[in-house]
Amino acid sequence: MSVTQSSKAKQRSECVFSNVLDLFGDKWTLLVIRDIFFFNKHEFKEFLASPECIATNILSDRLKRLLANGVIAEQIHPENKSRKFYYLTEKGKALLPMLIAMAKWGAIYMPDLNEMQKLYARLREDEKKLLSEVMDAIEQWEAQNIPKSQ
Amino acid sequence: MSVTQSSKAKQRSECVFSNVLDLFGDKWTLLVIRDIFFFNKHEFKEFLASPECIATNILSDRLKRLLANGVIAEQIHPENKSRKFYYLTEKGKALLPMLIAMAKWGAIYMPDLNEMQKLYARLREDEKKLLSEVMDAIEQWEAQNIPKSQ
DNA sequence: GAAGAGTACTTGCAAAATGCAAGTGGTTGG
DNA sequence: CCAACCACTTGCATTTTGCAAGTACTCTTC
Repeated sequence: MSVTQSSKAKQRSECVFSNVLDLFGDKWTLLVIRDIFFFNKHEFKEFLASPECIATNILSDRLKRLLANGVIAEQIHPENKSRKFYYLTEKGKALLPMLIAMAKWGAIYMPDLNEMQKLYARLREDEKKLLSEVMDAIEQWEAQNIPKSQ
Repeated sequence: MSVTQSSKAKQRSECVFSNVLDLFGDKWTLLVIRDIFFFNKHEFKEFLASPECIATNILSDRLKRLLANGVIAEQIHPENKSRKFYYLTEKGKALLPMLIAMAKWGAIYMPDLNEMQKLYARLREDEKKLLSEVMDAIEQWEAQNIPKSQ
């Protein structure tokens, strides 16, 4: 039990923003969510391979928190018991608009557009289409990997 | 010079999300932004009075970072040189959709709806109207308090 | 014009979170 | 059975936070 802050340990106030930040207000949590949404990553080692180089203990902690809060779910890899899949629950999938809003702001106001040009272009071109394409990709992965997607 | 992370000190990667999180990925920064948008707060002591009880050193640091990154601007209080106004720049005002997305998610998935019911109601009722009302309030404050709003 | 209150901070120190390197225990392929 | 892989855990140094106290400046009141 090393989850930095358990499910609803201490909330700083009853404000939505403060509560959302209690869950996602750090430099790593949303990067994991990004990896699932936009890079179709689902395993521990895949998250580790992201360019930000998250440490294994931090990743482990964040996955636990997200699991404990029902944002993601896990499943043993069907082909290998020592591997796991992590995937978004409905609660987690509902975060996409937030990520899109972040990306839109960043695309305009952050100086460095080198990476992710494709995302920006798709964002500018047709946001709703991007949104549905990302969700389609997620659901397609689920159909192939999660036995009974409830 | 105690700003935790200067303007573009070290970026973890060239990903938008990672860059946005380098700026806003903590438990306090967006609460200051929330206070300006939704509670019409503009002074140090007003931010301190929020229910989350931010410490003075943290607040001071966050204001510096936001200033350094052009998200907010400051101005000496016209009636008292020892007071300051902090207000959103265009860059800062553009954060509203992100906050709205956070609030929408929280309104649905966070268990504690006690506070901020009004915001949720307005969000459900007519999001665009809420958005423009918040922006109107901000601009009205500026018209009254910022001499030449450029 | 000195005293007191208010404002926006800074400082110092303890506690917590993070970053890094190394290790652990189970699983699988050969 | 052994080496490689995988998802972690552990230990420890560094960084960030939280808290209490202090400081410098301004304005108000006598």
